[in-house]
Amino acid sequence: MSLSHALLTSLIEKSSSGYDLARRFDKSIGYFWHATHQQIYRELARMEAAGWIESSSAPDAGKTRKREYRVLEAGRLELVRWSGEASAPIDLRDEFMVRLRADAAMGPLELAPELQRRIALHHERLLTYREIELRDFPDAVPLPRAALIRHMILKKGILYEEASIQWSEQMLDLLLNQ
Amino acid sequence: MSLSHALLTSLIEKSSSGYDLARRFDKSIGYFWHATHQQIYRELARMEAAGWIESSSAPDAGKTRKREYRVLEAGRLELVRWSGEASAPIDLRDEFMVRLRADAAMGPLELAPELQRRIALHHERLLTYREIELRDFPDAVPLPRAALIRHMILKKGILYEEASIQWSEQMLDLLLNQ
DNA sequence: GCCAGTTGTGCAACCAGTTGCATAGAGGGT
DNA sequence: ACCCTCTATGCAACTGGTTGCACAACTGGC
Repeated sequence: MSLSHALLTSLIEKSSSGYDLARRFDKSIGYFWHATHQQIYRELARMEAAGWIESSSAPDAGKTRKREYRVLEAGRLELVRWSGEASAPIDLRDEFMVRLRADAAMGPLELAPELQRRIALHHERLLTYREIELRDFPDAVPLPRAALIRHMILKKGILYEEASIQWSEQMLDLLLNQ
Repeated sequence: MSLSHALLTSLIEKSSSGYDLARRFDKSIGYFWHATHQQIYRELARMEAAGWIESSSAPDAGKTRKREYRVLEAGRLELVRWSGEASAPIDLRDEFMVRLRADAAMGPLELAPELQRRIALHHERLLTYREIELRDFPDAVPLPRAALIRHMILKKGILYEEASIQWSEQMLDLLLNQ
C-alpha cells in the first residue's frame, strides 16, 4: 500500500542500501508502519525498473554485494504527484477488540492477562518515543518547519500510546471487577 | 487476519445470511474493521467446510438463494481456543503520515486541503459513534457486563476520533502558519 | 582454523485483501 | 412490457504482505 512512496521518502532523507533502509524504516516511519526486508528488496527492484531510483555498488561494500540506492528526478516527481492524491483513512483492525466482543457474546474468557501484556507493550513504546522526543526535538530552540512536522508525527504516536494505556486500564478494571 | 473469528463472533450474536452479515459487520465490528462481501462469502465457505458453522436456505429466502448461517459447537470451541492466543498489536499504517514526511523532506507540498478533508471525516465518524452511544448505552441504568464491554469498544473509537481531530487541527495550524 | 553470529541480498510459495465481473430474483416506476 | 435499483451470491484475476529458505561475506571468540 504505497510502501514504495514511503521508501522514496526515506531514500530522499538519505541514500542507502536495502538493509540499512529496512532498519531505518523501522526506526522512523516505522512508528506506524512495519515492512519486512523482503518487501523492501522487492519494492526497490520495482522502483529501479520504473526509473525512480538508481543503484550502484555501495562505497563501503568491499567484496560484499551491498548496493546503495539513490532517488532520481523521476522519483521526486512521482513523490510530489502522489502527495496530491487523497489518502485512505486507516482501519484500526484490532484482533483484541474481536476477542473482547467474543467475551461479551459468550461470557468471561480470561482476557485480563493478555490486556495486561498489551498495557506493558504500550508503556514500552511510549518510553521509546519519549526518549526520541527528548533527543531529537528540544523545545528550548525554535525548530525549523521540517523538524516541527517530524515532531508532530512522533507526537501522534505518543498520543496514541497514552490514549491506549488509559483506555486499557479502564477496560482491565471492567474485566476484573464486573 | 482472523476475519473468520470476527465473523464467528458476529454470527454468535445473531445467525444471519452472508449479505446481512456484511452489513452488520460494517456497523458493529466495522468501527475498526472493514471487510468486503467477497471476503465474507469466501470465509463463510471455509468455515462451513471446517465444520464451525452450518447453513440452510434462509427462512425468508422465498425463491432466492439466500442462506442462513449458524455457529456450531465446534465453532464456539474454536472461538474460545482462539481467544486465548496473543493478539498482535495493530500497525497504524497511515499514508498521510508518509505524505507529511515527504513534505518535511522536500519542502511544502500543499497538504492542508487533504488534512481538512480528513478532519471533516473524523467529525463525521465521531458524530455517528456518539449517536450510537446515546441510543445503545444510556448511562442512567446500570448496564450488564456484556453491554459495558461493547460500550468500551465503542468508546475506543470515540477516543480515537477525538484525538485525531485535536492532533490534525494542531497539524493544520503548523502547515498553514510555518 | 573453525564455528557462531551479523550483515546483506534474494527466490519461491503462500495467504489475505481488492477489484471487476456475472448471475438471479424482487420491487418499483413509466 | 420494459428498465432500473436493491438484495443476494459467487468466480477469477490481481496485488501486497508474510514466511521459509538459501547464499555469501565479514566479524569476533576460542
